Amino acid sequence: MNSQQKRSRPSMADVAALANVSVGTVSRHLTGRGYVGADARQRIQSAVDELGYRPNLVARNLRTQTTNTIGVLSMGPLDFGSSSVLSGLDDASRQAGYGLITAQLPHDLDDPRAPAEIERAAGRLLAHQVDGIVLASPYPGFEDLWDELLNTIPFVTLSNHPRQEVGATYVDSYAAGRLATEHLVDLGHRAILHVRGPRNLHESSDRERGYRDVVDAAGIDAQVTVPCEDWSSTSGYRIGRLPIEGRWTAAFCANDAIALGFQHAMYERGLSAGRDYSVIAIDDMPDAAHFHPPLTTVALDHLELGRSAFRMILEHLRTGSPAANTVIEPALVRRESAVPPA
Amino acid sequence: MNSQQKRSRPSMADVAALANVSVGTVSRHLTGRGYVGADARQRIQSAVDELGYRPNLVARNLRTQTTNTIGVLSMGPLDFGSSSVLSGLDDASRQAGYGLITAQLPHDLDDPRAPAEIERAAGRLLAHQVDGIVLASPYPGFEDLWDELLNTIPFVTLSNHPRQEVGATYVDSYAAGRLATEHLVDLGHRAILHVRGPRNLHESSDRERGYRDVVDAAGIDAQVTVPCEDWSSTSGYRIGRLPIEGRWTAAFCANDAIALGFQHAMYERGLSAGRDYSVIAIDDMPDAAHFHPPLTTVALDHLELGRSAFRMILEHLRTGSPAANTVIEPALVRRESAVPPA
DNA sequence: TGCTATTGTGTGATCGATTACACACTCTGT
DNA sequence: ACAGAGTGTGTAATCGATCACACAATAGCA
Repeated sequence: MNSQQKRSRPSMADVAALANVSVGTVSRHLTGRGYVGADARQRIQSAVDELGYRPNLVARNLRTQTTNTIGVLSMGPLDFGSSSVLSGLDDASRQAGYGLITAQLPHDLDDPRAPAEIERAAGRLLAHQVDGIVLASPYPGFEDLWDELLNTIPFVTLSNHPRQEVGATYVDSYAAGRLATEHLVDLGHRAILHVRGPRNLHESSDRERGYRDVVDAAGIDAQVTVPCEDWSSTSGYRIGRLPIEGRWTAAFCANDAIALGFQHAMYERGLSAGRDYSVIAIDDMPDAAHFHPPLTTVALDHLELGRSAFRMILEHLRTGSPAANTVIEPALVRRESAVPPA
Repeated sequence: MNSQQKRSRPSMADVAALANVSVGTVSRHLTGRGYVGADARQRIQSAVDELGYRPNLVARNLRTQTTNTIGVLSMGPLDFGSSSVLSGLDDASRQAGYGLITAQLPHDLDDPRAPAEIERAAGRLLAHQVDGIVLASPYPGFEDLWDELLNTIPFVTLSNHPRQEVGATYVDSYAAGRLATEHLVDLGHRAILHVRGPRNLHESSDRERGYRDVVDAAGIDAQVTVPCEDWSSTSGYRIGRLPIEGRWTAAFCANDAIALGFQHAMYERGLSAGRDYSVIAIDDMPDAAHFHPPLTTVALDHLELGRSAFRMILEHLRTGSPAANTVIEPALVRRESAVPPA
């Protein structure tokens, strides 16, 4: 009978008994809905303090049919971008009183089992009755999921190629590609290599498209490497080791990490960025300011991306209809790796 | 009455109605506990498929008094180490059928409101009825939390100064400090600077202790900088900009990022690592292999740390008593930043 | 003096699952 | 033919909250 004996956590019934009121009254006091007398308040509060009572959210969630929780799908292990997005989501959600339940997906882009895996992970989030889902990593093959989810619960993707006019927040990768390339052109470069990001990803192709448009407009021949395997510095290094045909004086790398690896490979060939050639990239991770040389890059505000995603979920929850897409603008950060050609 | 009308998700009652059995039978089929006839199984399964039924974990959790969920507290925004730990946790937990609910704490180490903040976050996890909690970032002042939690639910800290023989998993920072310093001594260095990590953190002081012990044994004077503000490259850069008294031929930096920033500052003074002086650090983040020069460092397996933490929680859950501490050994990774003195 | 509003409290249905229990039926083996 | 084991299924209590509803008591006001 006495739940104290079982050393389980005290329930509202225990508080009610101690304060000599009914559970209904305790609930009204705790939720702030309905009338509760001053003396009852008093007694309930001290009972709560004495027992160290904490409301059981599982029970509350069952009754209220809402969990104040949102689910996040990202690819793991987390790289700089994904973990920043997660931090932004956590920040915004915690302040709004929401919790985050996360699931990381293996990111073998080519693994045929991947779609099933993502489906399973999403299913688990749904089973947990999350109030909304954020797909934090753009993922080829998530499209099927999209339609099913869109009509079920608030859903936001960070893909920059949303299939509808709603439910996405992303940085303008095309603009970022343009920004980077334009900077090199402005510096006077006429032979610009693009070290391309992973294939199948809209982010990569948008960046490339930005590059191509600028380069075409300037009457320069486009030179694009084979796609990197992933966004890592090791991928950039591998590309740098490959024979590169044609001459070039500047390289636009798909992101900072790739640029780092690419520069490493170039050093092995005796070429120093910021002296023998120029490099520009995209991301502006914290370390980029201390690369050798400090990396000129296009900053993407991943934290804001996460916050924005949460805000959209919240708006959907409050208004009942999906929030309009939010596009985040990239910004050029001039440092020392991009200089005029020799 | 008909919950289909409300377009809410189908419940077990809907499945039972469609399959023409009672909810008890549906439950038995789904949980695999108890007898269910072959034809009933058949009908239930097709009802499940037809309705797209998913069990409501909130209801299940309330009834079973277990959520198959663990809470993770880390400091945000996530740096390389923390996000790797999180990935390790996610990996291990997802495979075991557990979910992760995360909360990131602001890491102003000196902010007096910090302990209250961590308390609130932990309280929220408790309210969510998580089955266990992992404190993924060592945090000065979490000690008070410790005692309360230890006796409440399975709790694992990643602190390398556990207060007990149980409930902690961590890398041996002292050994890492020794490993790094020994390598420099072995290379022939006799004047070694230690760029110290953030104060108040056991990890920092353990690394320093490892350094001091090795240096003392070799009859070398210890030279230690003021502590960095945090683990970032910018901190390392700031230290590097400070006037450094005394001569030294090699620097042991508290982690990779700090080393990167420190080298940046040294370049500004015309000094190149791997040529004019040596650098060694701790972490082995993926980019370190592509620093200029590739960084010699002591690898810490953060992913394994996360997995280990989850395993300990699981063991506690299964056996009913806390798992013994797990220590992870660091490993030297030789690259090009540490060379014999000129 | 009544009559309505406001305030305060208890009761019981409910959310969607799990599971103990009761009951029925089918086989065995004696 | 009957006891007992093994199957298969329905009923109802339960987990811990929220909240609609009923009902008192008090206050204000004609």
